[in-house]
Amino acid sequence: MRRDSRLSGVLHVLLHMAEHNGPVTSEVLAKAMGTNAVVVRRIMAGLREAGYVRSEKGHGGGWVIHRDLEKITLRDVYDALGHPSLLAMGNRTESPGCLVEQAVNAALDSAFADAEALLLSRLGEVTLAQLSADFHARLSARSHSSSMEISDVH
Amino acid sequence: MRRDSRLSGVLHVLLHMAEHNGPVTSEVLAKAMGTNAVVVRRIMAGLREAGYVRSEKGHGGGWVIHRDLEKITLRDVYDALGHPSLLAMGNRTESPGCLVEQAVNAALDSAFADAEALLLSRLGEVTLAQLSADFHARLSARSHSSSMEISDVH
DNA sequence: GATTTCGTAATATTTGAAGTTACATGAGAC
DNA sequence: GTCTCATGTAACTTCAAATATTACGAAATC
Repeated sequence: MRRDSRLSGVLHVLLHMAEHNGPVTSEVLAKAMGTNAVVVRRIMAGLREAGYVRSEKGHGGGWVIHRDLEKITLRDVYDALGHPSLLAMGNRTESPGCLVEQAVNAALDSAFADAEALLLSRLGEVTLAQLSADFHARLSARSHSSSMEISDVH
Repeated sequence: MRRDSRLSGVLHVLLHMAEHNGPVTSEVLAKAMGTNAVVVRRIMAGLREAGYVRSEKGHGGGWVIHRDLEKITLRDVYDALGHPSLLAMGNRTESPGCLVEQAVNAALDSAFADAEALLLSRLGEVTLAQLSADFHARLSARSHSSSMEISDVH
């Protein structure tokens, strides 16, 4: 199974938008993510419906964050993506007649559910504002450090 | 991404083996799982290397559990499968130069790591013996219940 | 009206699990 | 010994879901 990186991607995009005054086009965001503009629009569609961002057409158009960064948690963003499945593993048969498989499913489901709950709760504790603050801390650390740093900010 | 059901599958197979005296062939196990014998051999290969099961060729051959069920946890089985990835989500870029993406990755990685750790710890707490006991409890509950039950034991 | 930018459908590509086929190897049965 | 049963594996196909691309329509600005 290829790993779903939409959450990672959309967060990246949102933080870039937060650094930018005024609308940012899908094309620009796609470049930052190293992907296609259509992919950006697709993953942003859910956020628009949820009211976290707005999109404007035509000249000078693009995407704008439409809510306070402190009011958006990673969990909100995840939900806006349509809460894709978190776990890569699952049961072979969902409602088995076989009692052996029922016992196996019960044990696994319980563990899976707890792990999912923990993950969602963790995501709910982090806001975009915190991510943005972390970014600025990294930026500051880099610019104040010696010239040992190689990689570039973009 | 298709969901990985190897853990579910191999546990199912192990419990069926536990109910059976003497070796069980891949063919029989495959029937119980509704799959192919080669698939069974493939997922069992890791368990054999780990010493949890043994396989015997020729007439009367097949698979046998080779360790006390109380000494095998679901985590052990998971490890024997080669610890496949647990989470369906991941970072878009693993070692990004972009500081924005680094901040995103740091937050997500932390949440992901905790969820994985919890899941592994849960799996480590459950032994095959417990699963087997649960199965027998279900079996007993069914046979003592009224004839409302429809689904079949196999 | 021309250009820019989003909106979205249709299609292709990619990745890894799962399923299948084929054949070699080893262990009993006879 | 050889026949049959069973595992061991490689090679190949199928399948599902994310991702990427192409194409074209709709709205907003110049």
